[in-house]
Amino acid sequence: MPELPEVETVARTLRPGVVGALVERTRLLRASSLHPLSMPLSRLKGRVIADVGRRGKLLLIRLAPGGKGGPATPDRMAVHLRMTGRLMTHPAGTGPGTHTRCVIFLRRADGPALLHFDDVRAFGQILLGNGASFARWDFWRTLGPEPLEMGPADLAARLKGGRAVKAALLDQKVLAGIGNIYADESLFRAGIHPCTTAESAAGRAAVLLEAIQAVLRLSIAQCGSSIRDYRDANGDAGAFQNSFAVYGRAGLPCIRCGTPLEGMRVAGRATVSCPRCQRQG
DNA sequence: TCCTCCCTGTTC
DNA sequence: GAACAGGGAGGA
Repeated sequence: MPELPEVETVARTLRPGVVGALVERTRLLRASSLHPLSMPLSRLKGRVIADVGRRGKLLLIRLAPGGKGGPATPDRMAVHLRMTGRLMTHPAGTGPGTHTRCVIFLRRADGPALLHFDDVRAFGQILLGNGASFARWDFWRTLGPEPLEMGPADLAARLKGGRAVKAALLDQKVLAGIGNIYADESLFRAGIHPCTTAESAAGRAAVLLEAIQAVLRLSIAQCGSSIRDYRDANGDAGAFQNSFAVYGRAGLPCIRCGTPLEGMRVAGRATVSCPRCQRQG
């Protein structure tokens, strides 16, 4: 499930194959894979891809200046991979797979190529737009800061209320890019129980942010985690799943103290923590 | 602040 | 053939 490290890896691996490429045409195979606020995908035609970046869990494809200009002209495309989305380039002539939702036909210096957006569970979405249209997108407008670029005082100020700290970490308005895996892994590393209230975890914001950043950096260095679906733009799996301390390890011994890890449900998500190493309150 | 829904493949 | 995985929207 692509969270920040996985999307970062996709951006890095996608870049060499698409930057500088001209979009010759597009084909949308599933209408619901286009976000309701999106411009028609056909407006990509004739545009050149300038760069590939990331904001939180969103992959951002930036377009070089061009087109007619004006409010109907896109300058960026956001892709939310959600659980099972994949972006991969393929040789020209490669047919769409069962779960291909969108095909972008590219013209590169070395000839034609395809960019496929595949998504088994069809939760992922593409949003083509520009600065003005993104400003009308609530999710974009309210997206919290990048965890690798924020400071502990900012995190402390954002941890408010009596909800579980894990719920706060999953809230993209608090900080952008953390999902179920990295929430659990960060809380274990920080020694904070997931059910601790956000306001009381605010007192340990420095430790928590350090844990979040360490976990994200370690995962990025290993090209993310592959549970089952995730692959980068080259089709390669990540390796960080081999370093999980708690995620998916309910009932197994804690790597630090040997106590069986506890599985529970927090914020509607499967949650694993160590009852001994992670203190509540 | 919490729950349900969306969606489909995998696992029990 | 049901339970489960889960991010975010929307409703209770």
